[in-house]
Amino acid sequence: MPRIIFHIDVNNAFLSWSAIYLLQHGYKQDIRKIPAVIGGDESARKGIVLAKSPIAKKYGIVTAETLYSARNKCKSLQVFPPNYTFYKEQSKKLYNYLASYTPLIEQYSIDECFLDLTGTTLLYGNDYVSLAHKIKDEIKEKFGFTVNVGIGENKLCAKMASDFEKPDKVHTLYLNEIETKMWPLKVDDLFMLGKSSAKKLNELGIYTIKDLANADLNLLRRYFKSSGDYFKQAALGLDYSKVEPRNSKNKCISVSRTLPYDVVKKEDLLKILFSETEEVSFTLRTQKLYTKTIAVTYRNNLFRNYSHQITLDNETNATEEIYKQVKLIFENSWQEDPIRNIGIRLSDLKDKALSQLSLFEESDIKVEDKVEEVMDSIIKKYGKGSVIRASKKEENYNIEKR
DNA sequence: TCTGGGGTCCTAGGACCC
DNA sequence: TCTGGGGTCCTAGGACCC
Repeated sequence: MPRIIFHIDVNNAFLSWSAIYLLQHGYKQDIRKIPAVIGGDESARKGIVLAKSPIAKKYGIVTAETLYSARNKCKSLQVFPPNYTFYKEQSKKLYNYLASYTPLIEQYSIDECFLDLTGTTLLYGNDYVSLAHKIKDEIKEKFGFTVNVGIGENKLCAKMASDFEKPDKVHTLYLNEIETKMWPLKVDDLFMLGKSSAKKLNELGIYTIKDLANADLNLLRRYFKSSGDYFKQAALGLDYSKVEPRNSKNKCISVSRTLPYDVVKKEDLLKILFSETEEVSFTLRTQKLYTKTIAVTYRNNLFRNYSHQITLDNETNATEEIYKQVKLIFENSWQEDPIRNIGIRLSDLKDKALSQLSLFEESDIKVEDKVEEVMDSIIKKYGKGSVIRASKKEENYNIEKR
């Protein structure tokens, strides 16, 4: 029996949501209707385009380009800062609304969801296009922003379909429509096929998804290894992955920061790493997880990226223990080059810590656990910065502009 | 005033074991 | 002291997503 999958994608999510926020707070213009972008803070060296209005797009402005370059394309461009708190609220509202249609819902990102509606004929009938329109229109009416709905027999097709003409549209991409609707597209329009693979494919004379579907599998494997198999399958519209409700835990927890200026002083970098350790380990404990692999990642002034990691014998969720490793990793790897961005990633996450400790060590850990627990509850109640370890007080570090 | 942040997955290569 | 091969675990780096 064919499956029925919907992919719901908020049109211009950050820009639409900011437009709503601004209108609610007395702003006269709807920024969806002027040349506008949501962009990071240039004075903090985060000046890239996060989202663009349709008019800004007409000027050739693309996501992730620098605001400097975007302004060169459109002199009258207006730039607004992101409002992540509001975005998360909107995202949650949308998710809760969509979840009323089926428990088989997967939140793919802050502004995208997959719904598996297979076998819901008795509930909603079998006119899926009408159902999609109903969902789309209800969202517009209830929340004030528009979405695209893609309908397909698997996630890949639903996702590709929602990417067709925007905004405020419903599209289908059934398997018998692959040749007419998907094959004419360029290879980089295929989901999970990015710039770098597209470039290689073009060099092999493969330009459209049709070319890719007809390409020799052995050739693809030779150049792309296992991705070659994926490309071929995807070009044929095949995908067997399931809609996975996101009660499953994270595979990794990370934090990173671009610094307002390149930092070369080790003490400063360690202070930043400590404050980042507090953040990730707090998240870790909030999710009731323990980490076995700790990584420090950084980028230097020349944009070269580094990552160095260590795998522990026993998983942990204690700030002090994690920081001890972070410090070691950093001190043993850093070449004293100026650092632009620095972060921490915890992976190999487990539900429970193995207790392969001596009794003495274990009682020590328990005391530390209790301390973390109390501190976490205070942070949850009163916010970050409300509690500071006495031993680390002097290390509390704020990145300030020079 | 050039180039964000949080994720997932894959691969090559080295260490180590039998 | 001229040296195989299969398996596992780990690390660093990169591709790709929104």
